[in-house]
Amino acid sequence: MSRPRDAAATKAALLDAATKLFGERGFDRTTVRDIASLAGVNQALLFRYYGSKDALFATVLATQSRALLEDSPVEHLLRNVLLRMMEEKPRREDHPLYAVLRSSHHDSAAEVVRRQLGEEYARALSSLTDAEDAELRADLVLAWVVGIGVLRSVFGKQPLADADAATVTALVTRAASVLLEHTEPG
Amino acid sequence: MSRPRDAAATKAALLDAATKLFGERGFDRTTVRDIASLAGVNQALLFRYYGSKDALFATVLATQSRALLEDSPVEHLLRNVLLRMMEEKPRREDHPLYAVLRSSHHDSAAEVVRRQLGEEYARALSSLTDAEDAELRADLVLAWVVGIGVLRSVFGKQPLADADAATVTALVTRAASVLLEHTEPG
DNA sequence: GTCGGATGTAAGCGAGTGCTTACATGGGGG
DNA sequence: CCCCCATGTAAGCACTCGCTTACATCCGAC
Repeated sequence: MSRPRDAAATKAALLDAATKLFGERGFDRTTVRDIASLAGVNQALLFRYYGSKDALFATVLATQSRALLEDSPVEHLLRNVLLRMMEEKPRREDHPLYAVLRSSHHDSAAEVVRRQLGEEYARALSSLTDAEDAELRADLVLAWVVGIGVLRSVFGKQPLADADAATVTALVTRAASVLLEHTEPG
Repeated sequence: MSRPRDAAATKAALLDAATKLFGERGFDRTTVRDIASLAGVNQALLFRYYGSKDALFATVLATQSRALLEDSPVEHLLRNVLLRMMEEKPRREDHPLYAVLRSSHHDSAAEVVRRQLGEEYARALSSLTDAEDAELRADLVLAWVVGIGVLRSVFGKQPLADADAATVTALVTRAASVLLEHTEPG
């Protein structure tokens, strides 16, 4: 029943491989030959099905940013994101966030998707406080999450890299609660 | 008195150009031809004076990491680093931190220098608390600084990118003080 | 069956990379 | 003065990159 000639499966295999490799290495250090090789298909098919390396990258980011937020209630967003990040082994570099971080080319659709991703997180976080500068506070909390991810994945910084997930989450949520506090409702 | 043939000046021009370009674009997206061109010298001289692109990059990082910490008293380190970071215009992408961040190749001397940089910051910060997990707390504060820099430079995230420096510094230092507190001495 | 389009493959093009090499040149020491 | 070596230059090598092209092969429609 296996169909060796299956365009949909080929497209999906390419997307999976690209997701993994872009996440691990970033855009520049991932080659189309690597992607095709990991997917087990000829690299010309990448161009048949996605047009260009840029377009494939944009597809990866769009797919991930769409799926990233939809499974966490807002109140526990910070806690859940931190736990997920800390529970993965350090320097496991295929977290969606890292794909975005590692790819610092400023043109193309990637920039847009990157910003949208930030906007989504920040909007969710900013709903947690009624302070006047709620959005700025949300940005700061988002920055903390990003920074923790960077220190763990790019730097492999100890002791953070191998720290206990619950400990880190507790420390961060406690400090962040200073920013994300609700005053008494009117 | 101008000496057109001046090896020291040529070396310095190459180092300056490399510092600027690595900081703006990261390692991979900076070519030796770009560096030599900006320095106004023949690109073969880069290899005569530094041996390789990798070695030049390591020299840039070593020079910067040595100069980065030496002008801030420990108590105001967090505040000063934040202020400096926020007072620069957003997306000014030649901050030393960004050079390090943008260059995610894992071998070579760069990795070592990167870690040393983190260690220095974290050691300074960890002296600010006598909690048992002082180093972990320092890592988290360092992560926050890094994350803020990333959101401002890589993402250009609003409102953080154009936020008031004093406001951000106040918010962050207040929240971070939860982590960097001194209990009463013995 | 067979024909045609969908799917897969092999080869390579042109541009750009880090780095090397063979050569010009100029200025200070003998 | 003149020679020698530090300094600078031009050309190109070997390689990888994204992408294209010309061609094989399979499968469903008729």
